[in-house]
Amino acid sequence: MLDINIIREKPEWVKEQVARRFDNAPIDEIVAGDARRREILQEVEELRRQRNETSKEIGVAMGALKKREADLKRAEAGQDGGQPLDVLRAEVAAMTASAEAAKDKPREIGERIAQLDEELREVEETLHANMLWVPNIPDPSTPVGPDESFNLIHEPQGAPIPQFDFEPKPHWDLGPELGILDFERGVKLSGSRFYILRGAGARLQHAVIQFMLDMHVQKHGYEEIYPPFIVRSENFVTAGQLPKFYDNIYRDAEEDFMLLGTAEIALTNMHRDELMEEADLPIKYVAYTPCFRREKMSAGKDVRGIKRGHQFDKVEMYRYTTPETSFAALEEMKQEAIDICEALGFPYRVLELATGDISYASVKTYDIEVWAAGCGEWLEVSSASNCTDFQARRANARYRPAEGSKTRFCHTLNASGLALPRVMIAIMENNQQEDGSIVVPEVLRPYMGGREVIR
RNA sequence: GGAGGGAUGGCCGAGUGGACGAAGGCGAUGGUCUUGAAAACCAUUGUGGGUUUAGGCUCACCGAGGGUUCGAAUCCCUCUCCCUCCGCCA
Repeated sequence: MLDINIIREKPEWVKEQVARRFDNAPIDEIVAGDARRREILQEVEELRRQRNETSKEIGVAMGALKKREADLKRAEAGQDGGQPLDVLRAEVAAMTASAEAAKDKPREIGERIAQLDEELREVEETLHANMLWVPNIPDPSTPVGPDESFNLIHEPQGAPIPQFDFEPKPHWDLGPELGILDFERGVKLSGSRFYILRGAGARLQHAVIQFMLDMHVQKHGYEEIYPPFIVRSENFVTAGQLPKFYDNIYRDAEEDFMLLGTAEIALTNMHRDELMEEADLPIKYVAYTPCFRREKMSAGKDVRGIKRGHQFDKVEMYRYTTPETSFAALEEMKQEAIDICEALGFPYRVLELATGDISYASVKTYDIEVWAAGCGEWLEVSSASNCTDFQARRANARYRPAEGSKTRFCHTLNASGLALPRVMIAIMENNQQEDGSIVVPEVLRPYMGGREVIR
């Protein structure tokens, strides 16, 4: 969500920014809706003020009336108030009549308020719906271009591209041959694009998860979070997945539950509607979760192997920062993802995503790709984004600055650290030997009972 | 799943449909006092929207959303969450 004030004050500039993303968010409608909203608001609030005023007067009159009625009652019971009964009766009758008459005006005002409220509700609903479709403003450093072909690709780093004196196999051959990957039975359970890791394969993935969590917790200073994997749809709106990606989410048919597509959704909502102190920031979370994505994947693309499925595991880093520190945090998080690649001995490269390729909530995104020797591809293992205050505004996650009292929205960032299937592919394919066995990266051996080779 | 009880400011906790943005307490901040501190005393102490050159004015918010009413923290309905009891269950 953008700040409505920016759109109100600089609509043309916002339109340019949206155009840089090759998006077509309805800025003109928003400007018109916002103006109409304030128009109605002023009118309706003036009416409310009038009604409050007269209601208070009625309140005072009713109070006096009640007293008089009490006097009358006492007098009728013979407890004598010193006034003749008929005078009292007439007075009470007159006061009742005038109080009743006084109700006409506020009642009339109330009807007009109800009308205006209805219109206001409609205007705000439309305005809000339109606002949800406006993407974040890209950072000036983000390369401009409509799609991934405009991404800025940096030189490969890390380990050299492995060379073999035999023909390296893709993981979809290596895995089944070693008995650590079972495609047939995965399909038997859940259909195409599902697989079963077994034996050393399951152990290996577990080892990678534990290794990554340990590094992020112990070296990078994150707090580990284990969130629910199914959450209410409002969490998806906050994180920016909804309304845009409704079709890609696995949903519960009976209740308002959705399966996480990424831990980012849960982590974005942890501090929803919270007011934090500046001293609390930065908050750094790391979470391991499975991720579920109902992707309408084209037949024939990425079908082989475990590169892309409807369920995969991921370790995700997440930060809440001040606005001043979010870009430095983005660089750190990119480096933290790289640290994992380095430790696992991967050749990797960094990409700066183009405006047309970064996610909706992001102003700047780095992708990290590792080389997989068997299928001969660079595979995306991490995506690190600065979402500035976009998600925080939707989440209403604010903090109180140490200096000055005006509350501000936090900035939020996310970075995979890393996505498991592609890491598994790289380990299997890059570390394979001629006999089809796989050398376990050294840093993982302590997590696998010292095992050095899977054969 | 069934039956009850609850949700009020940073926290605790009052609140017969009319003066309630909300008593009281705690906490926090500023001040008086003090060599300093504590105590005591005094004062201040929510968020968001609209409007305004400014000071200000105004509207909304008592779990959420509807309703009744001239007027709702208070009455009615729906929902969410928490607690107690019963049932079911890895």
